[in-house]
Amino acid sequence: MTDATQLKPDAFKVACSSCNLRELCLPVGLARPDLERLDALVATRRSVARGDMLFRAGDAFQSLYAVRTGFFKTCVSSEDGRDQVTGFQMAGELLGLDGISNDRHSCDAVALEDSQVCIIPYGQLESLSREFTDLQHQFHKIMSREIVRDHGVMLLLGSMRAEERLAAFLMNLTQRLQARGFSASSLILRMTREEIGSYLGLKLETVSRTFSKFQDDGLLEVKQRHIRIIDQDGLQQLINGAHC
Amino acid sequence: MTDATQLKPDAFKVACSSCNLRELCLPVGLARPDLERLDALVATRRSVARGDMLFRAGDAFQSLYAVRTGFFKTCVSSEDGRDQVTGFQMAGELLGLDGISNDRHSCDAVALEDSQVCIIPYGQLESLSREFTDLQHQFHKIMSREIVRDHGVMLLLGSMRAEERLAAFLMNLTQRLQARGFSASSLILRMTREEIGSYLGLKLETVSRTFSKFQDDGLLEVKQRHIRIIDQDGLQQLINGAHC
DNA sequence: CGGTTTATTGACACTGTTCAAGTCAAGTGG
DNA sequence: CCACTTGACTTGAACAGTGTCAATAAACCG
Repeated sequence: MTDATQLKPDAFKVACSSCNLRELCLPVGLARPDLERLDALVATRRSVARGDMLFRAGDAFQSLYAVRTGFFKTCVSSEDGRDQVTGFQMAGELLGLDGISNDRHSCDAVALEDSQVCIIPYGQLESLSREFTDLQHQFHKIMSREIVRDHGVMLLLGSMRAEERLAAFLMNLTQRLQARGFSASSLILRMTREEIGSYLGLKLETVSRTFSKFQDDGLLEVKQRHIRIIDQDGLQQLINGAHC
Repeated sequence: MTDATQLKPDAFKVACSSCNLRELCLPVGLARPDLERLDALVATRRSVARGDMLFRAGDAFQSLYAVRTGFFKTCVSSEDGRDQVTGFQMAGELLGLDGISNDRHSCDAVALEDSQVCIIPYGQLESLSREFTDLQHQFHKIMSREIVRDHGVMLLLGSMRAEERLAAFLMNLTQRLQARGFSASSLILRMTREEIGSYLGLKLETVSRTFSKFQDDGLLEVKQRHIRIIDQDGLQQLINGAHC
């Protein structure tokens, strides 16, 4: 099993302190001196081509990764080959937190388009967060936020119907895209129907049918992976108990 | 909204260093000096009567809690009143990690039997983990483990059928009970069929029926909340793709 | 005890899955 | 440039698994 961390790290350096994602990423809220120390830590980027894996379940854990550009999915699989997409990650979001528990990654991270990540060596992050309270606290918040997010997905998987799931998924995506300066009403899906279905606990046919239904109901315009949201309130109502 | 943390903390002190749960709880793997500093941090216990809440969504976050005796559930709920049990916690397990992200708890923690928890003031835990590498690392592992656990639940909710879910649930419970010195084959459920159902994304009737089916198939003996596992391998096979 | 909660079971409805066929978009190679 | 291939998507019809509703039984608690 190859250690993905070592593969072709890009030579050039990057600085958190001048990164346009710093308000969405690990450095949120850090003051100047902390930020400059972080620059030293997050020294290299790595490119991951569409379809390639950043890491896979079983790989030794050494680093966290911050998505700089592109789009990822993470998936876990059980022994009998079932697998489940556990999340989609976009710019500014962290990958690899699962690896801390066992010193091995427990899921695969796959690039859904050509992407770049910043490599955050975990040991160094621990050291630095012993020095800087704010960094420590921020890191803990990010882990906690991931737990809270996961609980939200459990709620979705455990108690929502297909339409509600897809509506919640779309609202979540657009909200995150909007925070990154993209349109609130128009988006291009980076993942297939099957990947959406896996994330939402549905079959790809059900995802496809539900997209079609949303289109018929005048909520969306769907052209393959191009989605235009026509009735945002309508979608929101779907999530909030407008059952039937 | 009351701050649950302040309610009736028990007067007597406890010491992690002499706690019989220390190999399952936050102190795992800590050396003597660290352990003694932890004693100072985890100064008080609190009793929570069956049915009472340790904290609820929206409460200010100040402390983590380690279950000392008893049994808890955590649940999140959406605006429209749907709710989802996100986990069951037994002795040695930590509660409250969700609160770090926002300085507010995002779920309710309810005692399913009369319980005691150790109060771990979060600010002090952060301070101490800046001093002690091992404590810091252990804490990160616990958070990461929670993330990995949540991913496992997503897999269950997203891709397993009722029987598989219940089998997986029972195997997980017995494994954790066994690690605490209880029988591997006989257990008493602390939660209702409805709570199990909420956790597993099933209705209580389906849980009940599935228990009955397991009994008919000779896998279990079920008498209300008393479960005796007759065919552990059979249950395991159910989880690992013995579909149909 | 007696009322309340919890659990079991049956009949039936419904949501989502399965299987299969067909469409669409984007290559690929002759 | 067109025929062909391939992967992703859509749609229909039959079906299976759960959910819903309701009636009953058993256990629990004050």
